[in-house]
Amino acid sequence: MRWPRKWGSKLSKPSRTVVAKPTVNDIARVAGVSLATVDRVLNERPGVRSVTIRKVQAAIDQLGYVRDTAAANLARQKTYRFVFVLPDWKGQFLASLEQGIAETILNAPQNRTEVRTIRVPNHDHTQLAATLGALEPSKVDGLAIMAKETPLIRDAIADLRKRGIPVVSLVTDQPNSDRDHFVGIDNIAAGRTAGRLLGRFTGGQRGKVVVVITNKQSRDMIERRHGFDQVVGADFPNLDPLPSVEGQEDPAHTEQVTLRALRENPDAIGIYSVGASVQGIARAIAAAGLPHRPVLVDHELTENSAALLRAGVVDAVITQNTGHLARSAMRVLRAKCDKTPVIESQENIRIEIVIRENLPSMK
Amino acid sequence: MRWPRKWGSKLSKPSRTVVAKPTVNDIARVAGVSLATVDRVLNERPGVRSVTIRKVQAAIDQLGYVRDTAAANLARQKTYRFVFVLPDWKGQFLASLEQGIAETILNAPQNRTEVRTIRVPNHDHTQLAATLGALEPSKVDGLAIMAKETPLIRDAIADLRKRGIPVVSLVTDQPNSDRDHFVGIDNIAAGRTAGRLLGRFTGGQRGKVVVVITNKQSRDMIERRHGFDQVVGADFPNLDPLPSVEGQEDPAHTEQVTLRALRENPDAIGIYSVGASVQGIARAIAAAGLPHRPVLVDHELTENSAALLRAGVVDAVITQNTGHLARSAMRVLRAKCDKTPVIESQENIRIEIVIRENLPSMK
DNA sequence: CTGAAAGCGCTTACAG
DNA sequence: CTGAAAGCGCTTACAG
Repeated sequence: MRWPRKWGSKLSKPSRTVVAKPTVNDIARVAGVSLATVDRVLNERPGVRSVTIRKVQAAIDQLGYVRDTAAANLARQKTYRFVFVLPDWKGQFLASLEQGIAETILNAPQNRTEVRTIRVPNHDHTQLAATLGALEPSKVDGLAIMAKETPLIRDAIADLRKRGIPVVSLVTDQPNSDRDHFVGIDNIAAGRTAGRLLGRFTGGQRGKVVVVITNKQSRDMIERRHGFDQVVGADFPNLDPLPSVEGQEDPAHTEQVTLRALRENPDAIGIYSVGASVQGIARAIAAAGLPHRPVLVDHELTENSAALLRAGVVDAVITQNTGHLARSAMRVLRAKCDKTPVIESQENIRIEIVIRENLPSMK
Repeated sequence: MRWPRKWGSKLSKPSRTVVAKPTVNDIARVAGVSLATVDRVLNERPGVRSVTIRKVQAAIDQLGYVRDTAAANLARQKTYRFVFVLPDWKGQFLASLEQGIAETILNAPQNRTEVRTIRVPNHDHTQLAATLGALEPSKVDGLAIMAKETPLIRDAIADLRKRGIPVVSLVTDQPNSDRDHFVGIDNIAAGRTAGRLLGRFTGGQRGKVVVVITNKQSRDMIERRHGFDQVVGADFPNLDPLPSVEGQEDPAHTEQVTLRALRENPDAIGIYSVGASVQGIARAIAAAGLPHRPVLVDHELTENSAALLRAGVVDAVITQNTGHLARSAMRVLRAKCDKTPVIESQENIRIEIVIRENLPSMK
């Protein structure tokens, strides 16, 4: 039985000297320099003559060297110190995200990553900007931020990047900032998915659809509603989606506005919860005493939405895996720190559809 | 800003001496032995007096030591050599799985894992058993196998395990063998998911459902069909699922049997493809000239099924991520080699639902 | 601008 | 049954 060479056909060019697995020592030997110099070139450290750099580069290319990150980190005794800034909402989605972050650390200590999670009131741009401003490059190696898009935050992110701290936006994007990466789903596509499911599940009936949203400013919310309207407008003329009512991250308030909407539209056949408290909506449905159970499509799988799926109150949940979000954010930040390429296909967060039958057994 | 101690409240007991991050050197010092002895105890190597073992164990517990696997692997110069045995079908699912395996290796060379994939005719139990029998413990560190469940294979797996090679079953389980782990989805739940979607998508109409299966012996197929019948039987009395017709892993044959089924049941309102060639089914639908387009639910997202989703021929695809399957199999095998615990929550392969709107942008 | 040596946390022969 | 020393692939002060 023959084992594949690590550096097989895909990587080797005809002229390449193939060593089983070239190391820094091989480079040093071939280039005729010391280990320290190889290291300087490898890590783009200053103070090397360009002739020397070229010699080392040539050796690297010739040997097809690939750095052993694990060994590098071991030697460097480097621990990546990341800060995650999240809204201070009390919902289960954020709790799950925070847990995902904690578990990532616990499960993979060999990644030498430490994380500090900061919850900041999302409406308070000033405090948020101040929090970001206080991050020191000497103490922080990367930032993941989930926040509304505002000029203040945009500038704070630009400032951080200028100070050399990589930044990824999380869950909701900051496309106009120069964040390094967005870790999250395509929210327009998520809204389209919700639209299609609600359209199919209502089975061609004619009727109104109540739309409950957290707030009308958050980019992810806007994008989802937009995608939803695209699909319903194009393919389900029988459905009449109403203007969004705002639940404001508060179950009681969500219940209240949903109940009012249902009372005003007792013939509603569907409810689209764009990101609101599904508990509040469920209570409103119970209180409204509708003639028929409306089809309910929600976002973000939590204990609450899972229980309501099982109970048959919620029909489908569009969700993103919080563990994946956490791990992806850390992988991307580590890659940025190491100036290593991000493997896009691996960082593509999926839009998941959950119904009662494919509920994960454990969270 | 204070950074969390790696060994914080969750892990430390009151009596524990907390070192920032204890290493083998700390253990050696506390236990009053040499590094070599610590290593022996850590790796359960023979030739240590039980008193010594106890001393070392005490130090380990006291310090709350967690082994640095990366450093261990570096020192060990260990590469894990795994064999993946797959059926020799030509379908895209297996191609994608094979690609997922290859990409896992390319993307994470620091895992020091090498994989050899062997395609074996699935119907030929003897050849399969011979292939497994030829695996030498000195050259193979783990096996992942996707194959029909037969006594011959069961025995071959037991034999491998006896020779010290960890085995995981992949995609379709071998529950009666003593494989270490099953990497794949719950196929009964996958079938239930298909049943629910087909039921909802047909919107309460009365009619027959054509069921096309690869073969009636494969465990994953049997389980899916079973789950499907459970849900349809319980919640969709309007639907009448027909006995399965077998496509035999062959598009042309699948087309033929599906076409026959559709001709015999021109009033069929749905088709459930349990694992058959969706291309063949699509061609049969086109050829049948049905009065209404049937709802079509399929398994395994491939280029073909994605194209048919986009074209509106397929309504939903139930799938499992081949990259996850590959990575999970390798993580589990590595854990078994290292006698390290498997993190169950991370290895739980999700049953994914894909419709046109949440199709991944790239495969 | 460059190099020799020590060390990261762990394992492996080799002695004893 | 136990230990001293070298080494895995890389980085880091410290000299020069």
